Amino acid sequence: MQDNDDTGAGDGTPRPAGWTNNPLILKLESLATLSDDDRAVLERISAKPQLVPAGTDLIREGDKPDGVYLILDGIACRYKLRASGARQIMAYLVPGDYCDLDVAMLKAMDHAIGTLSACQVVRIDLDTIQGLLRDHPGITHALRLATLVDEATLREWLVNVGCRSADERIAHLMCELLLRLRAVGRTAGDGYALPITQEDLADTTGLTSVHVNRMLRSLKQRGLIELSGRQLQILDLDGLEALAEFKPNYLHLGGKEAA
Amino acid sequence: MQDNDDTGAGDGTPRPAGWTNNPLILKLESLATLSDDDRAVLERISAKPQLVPAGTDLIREGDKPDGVYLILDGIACRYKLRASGARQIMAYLVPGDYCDLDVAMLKAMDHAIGTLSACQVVRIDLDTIQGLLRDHPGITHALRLATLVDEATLREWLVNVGCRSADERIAHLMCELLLRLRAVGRTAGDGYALPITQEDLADTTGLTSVHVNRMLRSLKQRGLIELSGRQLQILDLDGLEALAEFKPNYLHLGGKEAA
DNA sequence: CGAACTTTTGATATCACTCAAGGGACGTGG
DNA sequence: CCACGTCCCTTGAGTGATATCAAAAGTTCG
Repeated sequence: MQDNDDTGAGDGTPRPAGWTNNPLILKLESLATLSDDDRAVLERISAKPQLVPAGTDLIREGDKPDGVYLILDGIACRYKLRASGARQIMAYLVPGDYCDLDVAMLKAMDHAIGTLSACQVVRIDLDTIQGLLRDHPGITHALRLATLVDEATLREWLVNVGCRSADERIAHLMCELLLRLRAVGRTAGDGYALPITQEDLADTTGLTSVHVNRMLRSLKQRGLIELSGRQLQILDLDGLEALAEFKPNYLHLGGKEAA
Repeated sequence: MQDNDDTGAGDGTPRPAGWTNNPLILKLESLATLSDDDRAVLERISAKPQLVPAGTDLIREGDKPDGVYLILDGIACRYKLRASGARQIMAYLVPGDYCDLDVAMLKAMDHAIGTLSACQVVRIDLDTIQGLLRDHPGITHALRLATLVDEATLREWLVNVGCRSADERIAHLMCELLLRLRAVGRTAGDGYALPITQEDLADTTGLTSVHVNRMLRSLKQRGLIELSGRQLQILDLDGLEALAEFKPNYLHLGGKEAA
């Protein structure tokens, strides 16, 4: 979908040995160390993704979860709907993210998972997962770490909605996504594709889409960002981070914050 | 601290065999089945609690976690502070709750844990935890389930702050606590001790303490609750649940919602 | 019985919401 | 290629929910 600036491979440039564009591998390697075998297994799992259009539910509230969905491209989300129709988005699933390794322990989903943009998705069935966890301790460890980071991210989102102002919330989200997407090689400098609507952003931050629109304009006017055609460019990362009071410690990135 | 109406044991009444007041055991049994041996181990672990005064940090942000704290009485919380001093409370730890089984996998805490009221707390060191997880699959399974419920609760809190009005947020929290405390035998009918300040409530719900105060008055005036001396009595549970649009599915209580 | 903390209340300010309408951008079908 | 529908973005005006500021009254506890 866009260039991966972290591996520095432009068109025609030969890839270093062991290079991968697989976001799951990149993500897990930002948290832990994988063996060649681990990597091979993960490559095999994500071999045949399926293209899912925007606005599709992968799992609905009340469903019995019967597998894990791994996002390879695009953005999906966890969300809940209120009776009024109000939607709260509780997490973004970006490339390399997956849903609910062991939610199969529970009888029914208490929330839904759906795509915000068109996504490349792999469905991994329970047996495969359990085999993976049984035979690959390195992967298991990395997946557990990733789950802890997901939880920490959820906590940070609560802080975001609970005690930041509208512009700070949006700025914080943008800073977080930059690091998360950079870890999986989906950034270009300080920019990335943000293939979601302002209404999605509103339901994420607990604002209205009208107010999100005004805050985006304000962020642009202050020279912090550029945003058009669903492509975000952060013009002043320091400024944006300062505004959002962004502290990336909760992402627990293992020292791969280069670039 | 107060009577346990679920086991129906008044003063002087003989307890049924196998009766326990241990909140961890009660909590885990609301999610899964434990063996006699499991129960005995858990009783032993929580044998010598320590009394911690209100407003004490158990773990601070930045600390390397080196053990697990189990709450046996009182209310503690996870929280983060902003530079401005604003505090966001991200979870309540009520009796039977513990912090971060496997957060020891991470290098540093990204948030703090502190007491809101005086608490009875047990600190369990890493070795003990690991032994427990190794030798007691039943407990391990129950603890994993409990972790999933913690996560689901966190998501529901995000919904609460993200898209409910002030009175709804408070009502929802009260409904949730009723079920959580009932599961560990800390309720009396539709009432329970709520030993926290209105400011704590404000930092939990993303409101100011002044506004929390007004909303509490409103809930009282509508005949939904009574609250004084840090004792909450829900007068109209159906009404409160309707106001909050409370759906307890996220707590994944295994059919123990009796009373 | 005084000090610190908490709750309560009033007056005012403001941030974000609501309602409403116009203006792209994009795709589809004639 | 144009016409049209749909979805999304943008902007304005007015409203409302919640915050802020300030002070008094109650509570707890040494």
